[in-house]
Amino acid sequence: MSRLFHPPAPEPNTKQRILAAAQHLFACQGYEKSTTRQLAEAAGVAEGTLFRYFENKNAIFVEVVTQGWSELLTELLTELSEIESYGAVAEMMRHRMQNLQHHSELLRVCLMEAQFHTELRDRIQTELFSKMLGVVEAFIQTGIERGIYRPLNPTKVAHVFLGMFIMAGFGATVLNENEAPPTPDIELAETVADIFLHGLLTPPE
Amino acid sequence: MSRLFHPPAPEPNTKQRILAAAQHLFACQGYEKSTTRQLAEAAGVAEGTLFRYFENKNAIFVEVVTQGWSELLTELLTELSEIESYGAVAEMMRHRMQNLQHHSELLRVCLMEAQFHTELRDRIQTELFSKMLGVVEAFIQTGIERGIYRPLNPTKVAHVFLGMFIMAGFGATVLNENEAPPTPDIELAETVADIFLHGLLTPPE
Amino acid sequence: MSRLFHPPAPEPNTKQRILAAAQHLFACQGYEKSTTRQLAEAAGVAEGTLFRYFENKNAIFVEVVTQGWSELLTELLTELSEIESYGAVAEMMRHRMQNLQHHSELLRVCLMEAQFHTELRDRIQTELFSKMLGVVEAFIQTGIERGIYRPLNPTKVAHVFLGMFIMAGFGATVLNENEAPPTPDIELAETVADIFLHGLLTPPE
Amino acid sequence: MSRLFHPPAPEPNTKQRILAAAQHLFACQGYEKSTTRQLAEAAGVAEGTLFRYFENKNAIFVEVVTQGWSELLTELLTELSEIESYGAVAEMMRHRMQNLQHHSELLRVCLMEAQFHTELRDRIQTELFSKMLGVVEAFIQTGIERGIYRPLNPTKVAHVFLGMFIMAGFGATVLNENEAPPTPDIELAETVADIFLHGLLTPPE
DNA sequence: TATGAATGAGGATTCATTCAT
DNA sequence: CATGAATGAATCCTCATTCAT
Repeated sequence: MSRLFHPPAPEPNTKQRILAAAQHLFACQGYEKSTTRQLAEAAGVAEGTLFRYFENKNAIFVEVVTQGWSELLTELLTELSEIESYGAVAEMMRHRMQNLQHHSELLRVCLMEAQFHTELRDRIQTELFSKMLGVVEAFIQTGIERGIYRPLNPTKVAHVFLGMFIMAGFGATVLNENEAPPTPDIELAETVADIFLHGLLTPPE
Repeated sequence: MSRLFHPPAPEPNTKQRILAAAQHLFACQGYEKSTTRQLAEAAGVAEGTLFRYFENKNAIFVEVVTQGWSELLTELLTELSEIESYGAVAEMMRHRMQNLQHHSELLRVCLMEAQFHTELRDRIQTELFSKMLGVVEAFIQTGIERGIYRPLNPTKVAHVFLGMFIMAGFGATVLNENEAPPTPDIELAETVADIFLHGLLTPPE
Repeated sequence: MSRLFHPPAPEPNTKQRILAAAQHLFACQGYEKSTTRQLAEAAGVAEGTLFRYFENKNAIFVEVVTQGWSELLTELLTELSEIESYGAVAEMMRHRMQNLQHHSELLRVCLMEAQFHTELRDRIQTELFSKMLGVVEAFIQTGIERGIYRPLNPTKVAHVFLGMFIMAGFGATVLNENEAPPTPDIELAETVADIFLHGLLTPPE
Repeated sequence: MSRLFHPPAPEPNTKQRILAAAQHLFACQGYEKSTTRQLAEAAGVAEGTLFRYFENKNAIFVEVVTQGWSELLTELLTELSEIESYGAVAEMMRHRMQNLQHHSELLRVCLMEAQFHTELRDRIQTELFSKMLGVVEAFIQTGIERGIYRPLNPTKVAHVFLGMFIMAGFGATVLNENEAPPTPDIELAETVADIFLHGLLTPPE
């Protein structure tokens, strides 16, 4: 009888449900304004249940951000590693930017809220970001050495490269006139990519 | 003569002191985490005094942001209007970016926190931002018509242009390894300007 | 069986305990002077607990008054409906007034504090009071038609009738020399009833 | 020159202006809800000025109430002393009640708010009320002795007599459906007087 | 294990009162 | 003497966290 209702974990994992709800809530309202009550409700659990899976509210945030960045950068890294031509970066950028929409919530949480959680920011820095920068930097460096890219400081270019995504990611939200679901401005993404690539490539003789 | 001493307000204006303290606090800790107690202490006044000058905590925020954007964009506008050569944009950008440091706190507050204050964001949009975009757009448009800039969508380019400042403004904070007062990465600024300009200019035959 | 022990709520219902404490406190100190801290302490709960049961302090007040009037008038109505002789009103009045003591706190709260809570007063008016007046008025009207009562305006007499209870209820408190729990002045009640009835009855030829 | 503007006391006495404003405010909003700011504004003085005339907010209240009761009872006393026939009480009551409207604010303040100011209530009791009761009691007593009034307990009758005014005074406010300026229900007053007198008088053989 | 009632520290805000001018 | 800016204690209320069931 007690088997008829598999009561404890019928849904695809309580913990992930909480994290998903949290990501959404944090993106929409910010960390501080999201109450554990809302969190619990959104995740479909009781308030007390949150604290069975996470030590406290902050721990939820940390996990959202950690998972988020990891996922984000992994994808970027993968795509970067599969690139063939150094001129084809543009294509990849376009592709990437177009589905930034998919990750826009995550970006919001990671970039905006994470600012104020020092210990988290530092971990992200050392564990994920610097590695990422290293990879992009190496990529650029090679492009420069082969004469495809102009001879700029590859470290800085790598920063600009990543910054570009960030900007395109929620620049829309900040600069745009639109409300809630910031439709990814594809043309904007294209323009960013275009300018970036033109600015980077060695002009053909 | 007896006017020379006004002891209760010897400092350059209580209201401005509050706003300055608020800008700093909001930038460092975020709006929600900054308590009115801290605010008062930082401004060197009693907690109750805050509410003689502002209806509530949010009103302080609104004024910080409004003043901030206004100042920021006015400067930009001024500099833009004084530009002569369309190729000299780079120089202006460099100059602008270098003293973004001065405004970095403001940018943080305006871009990050203002997200969650809808009514404020909207006002900023209509009153400041769209005007600004219009000016830049017109500038780019002319550049394009004169064949100096490549034939891109001027609206989007204007977005990228403003986004650039934003990015350079706190990109440092997000991407950098450094702590609180992010020394403005001048070389980064130069690189951004360089890439942008190269990406924009029509290549010389 | 394990149901017999529900330790966190051994007392007869937290909500009712709060309401009882509130009635007492409001009667003794008035609404404004009663702090939520005192309320919580008097009810034997934490301050925060109040707000699990009531949206805010005012909601507590509203419920005290609503329950109070309802109870008060229901009793009155019941007794009135059970009356047989139109001359026996005096007996009922005496009985009623004697246990006004029991309700004196309620009367205090309802009559004094409710003055300033407009929306509440209005609800009481329409939902309870006017009905009540209607019943009494009809009763008086019949008494007049049968020649038992003198031919006065039954509406006004009904007002006087209800006013009598009110007066006797806390008139003591206002006029008396005694302190807090005003012992119900039975003789006063008798006198009020006596005067009222003599004033109302058609004098025997 | 300083004579052209008789600055300090041009209006008919600052202190009385404050008291008048206070009476009105206390009657409308209650003591606790009336802020010193409102008080000052209503009286047309600066907030600090209040404290030149009264030690604190409570002192203002005490003076309003003391003056009020005094005035109220003095009038009543006067009228009572001018009465000729013991049956003419009704006329006096009618007259009195009709201009209760004039004093309704005062009654509200004295009866409702004064409840919670113990030391004030006690002073009123001993200094004014008990004297008043004594006078009325003596009046009734005489009426009884002369066989004009029925042989009831004169103390209690005196209570009822005063209670009647109170009731008629703000009974309107409580029982009536009307809003702000409680028009004095003359017919109600008449009915009260009528019932009271009929209830009191020895029936004619 | 999951619940949700209870908690109480902490937050924004009000307001009587003071005091330098 | 009148002013009103400054004060800070005290208020109502929120919300992360605990714990008995």
